[in-house]
Amino acid sequence: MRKVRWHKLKVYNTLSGDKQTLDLNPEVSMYVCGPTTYNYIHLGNARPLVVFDTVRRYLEYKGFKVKYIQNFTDVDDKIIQRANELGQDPLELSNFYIEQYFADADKLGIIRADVHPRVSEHIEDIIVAIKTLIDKGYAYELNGDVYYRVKAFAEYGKLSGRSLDDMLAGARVEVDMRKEEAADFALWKSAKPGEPYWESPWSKGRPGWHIECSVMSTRYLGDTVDIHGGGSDLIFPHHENEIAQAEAITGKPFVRYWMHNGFITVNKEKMSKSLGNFFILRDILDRFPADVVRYYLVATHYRSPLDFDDGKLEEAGRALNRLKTTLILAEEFKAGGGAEVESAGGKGLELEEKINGLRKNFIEAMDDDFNTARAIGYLFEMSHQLNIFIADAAREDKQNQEAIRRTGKIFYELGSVLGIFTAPAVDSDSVSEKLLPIFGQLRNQARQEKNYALADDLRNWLSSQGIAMEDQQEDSRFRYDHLPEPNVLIEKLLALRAEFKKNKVYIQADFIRDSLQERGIIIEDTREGVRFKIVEK
RNA sequence: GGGCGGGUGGCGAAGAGGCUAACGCUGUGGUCUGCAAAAUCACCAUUCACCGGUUCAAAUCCGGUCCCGCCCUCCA
Repeated sequence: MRKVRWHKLKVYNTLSGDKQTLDLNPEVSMYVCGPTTYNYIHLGNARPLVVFDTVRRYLEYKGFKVKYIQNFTDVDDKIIQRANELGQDPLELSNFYIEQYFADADKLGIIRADVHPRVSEHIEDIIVAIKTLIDKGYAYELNGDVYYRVKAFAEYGKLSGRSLDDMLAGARVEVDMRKEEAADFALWKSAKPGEPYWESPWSKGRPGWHIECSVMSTRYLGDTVDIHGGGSDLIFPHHENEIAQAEAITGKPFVRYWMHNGFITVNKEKMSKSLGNFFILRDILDRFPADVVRYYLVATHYRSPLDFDDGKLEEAGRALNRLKTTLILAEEFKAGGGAEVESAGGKGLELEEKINGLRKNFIEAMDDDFNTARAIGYLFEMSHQLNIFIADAAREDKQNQEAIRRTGKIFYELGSVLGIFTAPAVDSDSVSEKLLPIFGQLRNQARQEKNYALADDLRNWLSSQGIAMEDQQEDSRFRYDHLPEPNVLIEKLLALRAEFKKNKVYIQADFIRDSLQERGIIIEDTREGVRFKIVEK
């Protein structure tokens, strides 16, 4: 296989404790620890999803082919406990939350992994791995349980940077005295009555937590994986144990680059299930657009802590809006004119040069340990340059349009690498969306007639519905995250029509009626009042 | 106690020996607008927790002090 060296791409490797130049083949393997599925995921769980999705997108942008694996822990004490409380089957419960997980992850624009392996589907592989560990002297059985013999693995502690002695000395856990060493951890646990189990040479039981990732990672990605990611709280013991297991079995390095993201905090305290200070992602997504949440997560470097509160998301929304406005402005600038010119000229060339320079900066930032925070800074500078050009340049000029087409594309692509331009557009076929131009035309008529009371009323009312109306030369631009139900808009239009009729402004009244009719909304004047129905078109 | 990371303007956040300390939010004033919004222009840290030191040069390196978070237990 061709060996490509990317001298520039650096990553902070937890294992070495410093930034290293990534030395990767054209095909990169990534394994990211996924959730234990006994609940909806919270915002803290969402950070690694977005972080490593962004790493993946960037590697792909650079031309690597990424094989991406993310597991689900669907066999676990917590799941069993929760299932018992609810009187449900543990695997069914887990299955439900896996589906919910995908719904959330999709909203955030997380690209699906090539494989999402589950523990329950790899019990056989796990049993084989445990057998091997016992055979090699790295594990021992104890009344149906199997433990990993930490002392047998000389390099134990190399990831988390601690020595076995320290751990034994400072152990705060209740120690099972049967174990050879306090630090030995379970590979196989025998089932208590009522617990789900699988047959094994040692007992009816289930795997310990750590073995699954060692097994599934090597199963899908080979003995050595390029990048293994997860939250920093997994460094010890989870990832430390993964190394001990996998390397004891294969005799090869398990992972080349370990990446760990920092935590989301609330009032500077780690957001965690045990502290109870967590926010369910779904609840947040009900209140804020998904692209805003993603922007918020990616606007800070992945290893830094990130504090959460609503104000931070509101700020993220305003900031992202600035970027998205440029997208809109560029689209409007190009509108009408086809790109029939080969090159941009004059000022357009200058713009291209600036944008290309900023693109280079963006790439340098991302090459330096995926510094999305700095990269976003360059995105804002691009946005600024584009806005200036759009404000000054003649939009009939084909060369100018070509310049915007090219530079706008770069801007859009880079934003997409971060995943912040990927929010699904509001359904453009929706009835509500089709109704908006009627408001636009009414407002413009009013403005032309200098009927500012009406013009302002229209804008204010829409604003109260969460729709911003921004005037341009001839028409108005609408901006919104959600649209109200069609009925709400229709009622408003009918109220306006009634007002027009009262004032005997029949042209306007009829304009509303006709416009609605064109969109498949029939209105009927009856003695009791106005009725309307929406007919499918 | 051991290990890791951090303290930068009103807020958030980059920068890790040498350009005016990015960028965003907020705020102020101007342009544009019927008024707005959006856009745009200008302004907003002589200073980077504190004290010493190295250096021609330090927010960035070294030593010390004070704070804060995280891991060492299930956790992303």
